[in-house]
Amino acid sequence: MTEFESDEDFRNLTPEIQAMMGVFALYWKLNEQFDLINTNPQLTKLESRMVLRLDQPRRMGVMAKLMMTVPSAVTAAADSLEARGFLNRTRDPEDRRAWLVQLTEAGWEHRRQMEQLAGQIFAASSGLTGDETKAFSELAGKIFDNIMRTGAPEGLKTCE
Amino acid sequence: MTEFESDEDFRNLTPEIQAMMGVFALYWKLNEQFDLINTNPQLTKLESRMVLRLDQPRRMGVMAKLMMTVPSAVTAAADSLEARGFLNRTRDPEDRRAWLVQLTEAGWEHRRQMEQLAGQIFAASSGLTGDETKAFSELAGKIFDNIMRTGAPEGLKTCE
DNA sequence: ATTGAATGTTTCAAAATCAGAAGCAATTGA
DNA sequence: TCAATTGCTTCTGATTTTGAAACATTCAAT
Repeated sequence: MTEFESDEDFRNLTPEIQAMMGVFALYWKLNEQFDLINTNPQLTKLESRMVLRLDQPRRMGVMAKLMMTVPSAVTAAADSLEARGFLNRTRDPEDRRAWLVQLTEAGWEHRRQMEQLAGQIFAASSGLTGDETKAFSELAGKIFDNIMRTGAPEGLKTCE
Repeated sequence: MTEFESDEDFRNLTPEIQAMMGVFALYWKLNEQFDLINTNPQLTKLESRMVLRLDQPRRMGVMAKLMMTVPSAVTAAADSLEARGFLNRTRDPEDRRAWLVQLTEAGWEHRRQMEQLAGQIFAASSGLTGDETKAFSELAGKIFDNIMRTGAPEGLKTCE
């Protein structure tokens, strides 16, 4: 038992708040770990997540939605990754207003490394067993889908 | 089905990355929702989390550890909450270098409201059923404990 | 008691991040 | 061909976060 009084500490909190605390903690831990492995090509958190998200070519606007951020932030991240030679932009032939962004070979190489490390990072950060990880990722997948479906500031109307 | 191609979209990703994506998405969604309900006393995200964490008096340093941030950030948050009359500081009798921070009655009242809303926010954001929420929060609790136990930039040494 | 090192917190200023408004280019529909 | 819309970018100001130095208290060793 460390300096941190872990167990009785959590008991006062409702399940939902426990879940939130866990999510907050894991969020920071994952970001921290990604920062550690990204010392070589020094990527920001957003850029790292963008690389992970580029398992296929995507439009800038779709990226913004997936990453839950503003288009201008995606522009900045893409600029930086493009300057490093990790991705390139081409006009979307279906709608030439839109940019289609995709990884270069160097980008793929980096993504493969990240993907491989991601498993280890998650395991180390979460401390879950294989089965627990599987259960957790299924629930996380549901949550992700729900958030993408319900979108931005909606969804709390039921609380008024 | 909305504009977002949710299902086949997720299948390319490993379970761990799926889990991460879910965590990232939930993190933002929760923050966003907390911002929405905190329009009245305009609290920052950190201040909101601090209120939730103050189910009992705690030292500043412990707060920093629990909230995974730097002591100076906790100082700022506590200053703001103190100015609003939500908490007060007293010297810790066990070690008079340390401040013991705790909610005032007004702080408790606000915390009760937040706690009540948190359940609704989590349900709306996650879209999980009651059972799923319970399972998720148990796993999240384990993760939180693990992160507190393993601490900051350790834990990835196994990857080198 | 007194000194020096360590610890808990605060202050302050620099740095990173983020959001939003305005602008540009391509598309759509009349 | 014109106005309205959409997708992205630029730019700027605001908010957040971070880190180094400072300050007060404690602790350990004399």
